[in-house]
Amino acid sequence: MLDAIDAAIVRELQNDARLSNKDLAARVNVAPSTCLVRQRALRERGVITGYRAEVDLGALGRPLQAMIAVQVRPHTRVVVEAFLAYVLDQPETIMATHVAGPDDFIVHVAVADATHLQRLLLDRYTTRKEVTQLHTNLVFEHHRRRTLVPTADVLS
Amino acid sequence: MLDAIDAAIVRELQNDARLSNKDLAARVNVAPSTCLVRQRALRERGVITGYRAEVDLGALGRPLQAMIAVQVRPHTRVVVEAFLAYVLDQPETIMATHVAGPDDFIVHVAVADATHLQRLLLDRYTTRKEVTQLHTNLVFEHHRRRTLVPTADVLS
DNA sequence: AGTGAAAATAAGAACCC
DNA sequence: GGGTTCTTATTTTCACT
Repeated sequence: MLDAIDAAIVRELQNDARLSNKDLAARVNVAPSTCLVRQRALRERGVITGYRAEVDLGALGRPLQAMIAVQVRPHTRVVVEAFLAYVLDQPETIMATHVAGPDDFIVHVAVADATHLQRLLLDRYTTRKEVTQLHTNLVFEHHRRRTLVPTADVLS
Repeated sequence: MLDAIDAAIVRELQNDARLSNKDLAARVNVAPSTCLVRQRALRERGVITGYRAEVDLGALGRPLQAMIAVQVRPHTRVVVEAFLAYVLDQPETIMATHVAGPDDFIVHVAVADATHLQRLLLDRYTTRKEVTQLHTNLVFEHHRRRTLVPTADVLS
C-alpha cells in the first residue's frame, strides 16, 4: 500500500499537480531526489494515473449541466459497450457511468443552453433504438471532492 | 471567448497538466513566451481553475463505487446547503450534485467493500432527519471524458 | 531506500518587432 | 499580440550512505 509519505505526495498533487518537485519535497519532508523517485514510482504503480488541468465549463461556453439517466434494452454486453462508447464520444459528455439499477447509465453533460440540451436528447439519445427510457435532471450545483484519500484514512 | 490557440492550450493541458511550457508551446505552435502569457491569462480569466493529479481508486484501496440518489425534505435552501456540505465533508464522497428532479442529490462514492458501503449508508445517510429517500446503485464502470472542449467545437 | 552535489534543462523577464 | 535572448531557478542523474 501507500506509506505516509506516498499518501502525502498523492494528497499534495491532487491539490496542485504543478507543484515543483522542490516544493513538493519540502511539503512532505523529504529530499527532492527522494521525492522524485517516489512520485515516479507512484505513476509506475498506477496510483497516479495522470495530471489534468481543470476547466470552468461556463468559461467554455457550456454553463448548463444535466444528469441523464438512461435505460437501454437489451441489457447485453454488446449493447452496453456500444452505448458507452457512443456517449463518451460526444463532446457534451463529461462522464458516463454504467450502474446496476432500473436505469443502466447515468450521463453527466454540459451544454450551451436549453435548446442545445433539447437537440442533444432528441437527436442523439431518443433516436437510438436501444434507449428505452430517459430521465433528464438539470444540475443546480455540482461539486467534486478536491482530494481523495486512501482507505486507511477513510475507515478511521 | 477562446481563440484557436487558447483552445489548443486548454486541450493539451487537460491531457497532461505537467507539460512543460516549452513543449506546450511547440504543440500549439507559438513561442514559449507567448504560451506562458496565454496560459497565465487563462488562469486569471478563470478558464483554467486548477491542476489535479488523477488517482486510481483501486490503488487507494477503494475499488467499490456507488451512485446514491438522495431525496431531502424540506427542500429548502438551508437544508440543501447543509446536506451538500455534510456530504462533501465525507472522505468517501467523490462528487455531489444537486439536481432538479424527484431525487434532489446524486452522490458518487468510492469505498473499500460492500460492508463499508452498508455502514456509510446506514450510519451516515439514513440517520439524517432530512433524508427521506435513498436509492443506491452500484457502479460497474465509470468513465470521465479526458478533454472538454469549448462550445464552438460542441455545436459543430 | 534516502541524500547531497553537479550537470542538463526549463522558466520567466526584459527587450524588440 | 507575438518572438528572441539571457539570467535565474529547477529538474534530474549519479556517486555515496
